[in-house]
Amino acid sequence: MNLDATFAALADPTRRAILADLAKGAATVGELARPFEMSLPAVSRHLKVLVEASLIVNERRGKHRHCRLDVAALDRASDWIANQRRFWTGSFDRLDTHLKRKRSGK
Amino acid sequence: MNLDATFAALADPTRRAILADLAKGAATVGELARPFEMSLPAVSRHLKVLVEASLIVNERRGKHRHCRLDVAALDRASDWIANQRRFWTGSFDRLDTHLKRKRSGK
DNA sequence: TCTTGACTTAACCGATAAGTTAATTAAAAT
DNA sequence: ATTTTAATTAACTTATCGGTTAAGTCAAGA
Repeated sequence: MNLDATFAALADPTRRAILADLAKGAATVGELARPFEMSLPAVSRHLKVLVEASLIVNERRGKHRHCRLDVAALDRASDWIANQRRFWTGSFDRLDTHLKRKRSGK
Repeated sequence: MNLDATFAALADPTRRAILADLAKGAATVGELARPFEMSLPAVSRHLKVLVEASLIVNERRGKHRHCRLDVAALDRASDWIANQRRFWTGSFDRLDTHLKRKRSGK
């Protein structure tokens, strides 16, 4: 829902790895947890963070729980960056004129 | 340098606002701090986080310190997202076939 | 040289994060 | 009905985060 949660979720390498695995086709919590050298509860909580950031959805299918990616949140993060990116280059010029103005004492 | 620090830096709304202000032309620490309802040391530390994430550089110019944006780190973050994005849509199909295979008992 | 201005660093505090093991839930299989 | 499997929730520990105020640095100006 909000960028804070999305970027915070992406800040953890385990969670980014989980997203990458999920994109490659892993599906259940157990499958996602296997590659990692940490307890299942730990992975489960990482998944919860990803769910709360709306980066994935997690639904029960019988005994297992299947996760799938949700692009919307990632797109919002991407949009913020792209939008910033548009202005960043221009800001150098502005910094430059800002400094010139200061130096000329105006 | 690394994505962890970059995404973590972007996860805080104050820091994203600082970056936006910086893109609009603000330059010194004092100028950047003014809009915020928090102490100067607090802003100073946010700036330090941004510096350590290589999102900005902060250099002394006489009595003041001038900040400027550095696009490289933002680009790396953007690249990671773009790269993920490419695979995410395809993963739905894989989830689908994964489920089909499970259902058919193979 | 002494002071002022612009920050940064230090010391501290409460809240949040990320991991652990143990207990619990819930569906499947026996 | 009981057990097994799959995963979450609880309880706890340790570390990091984000803010505060107070003290320190360091260049510029009087």
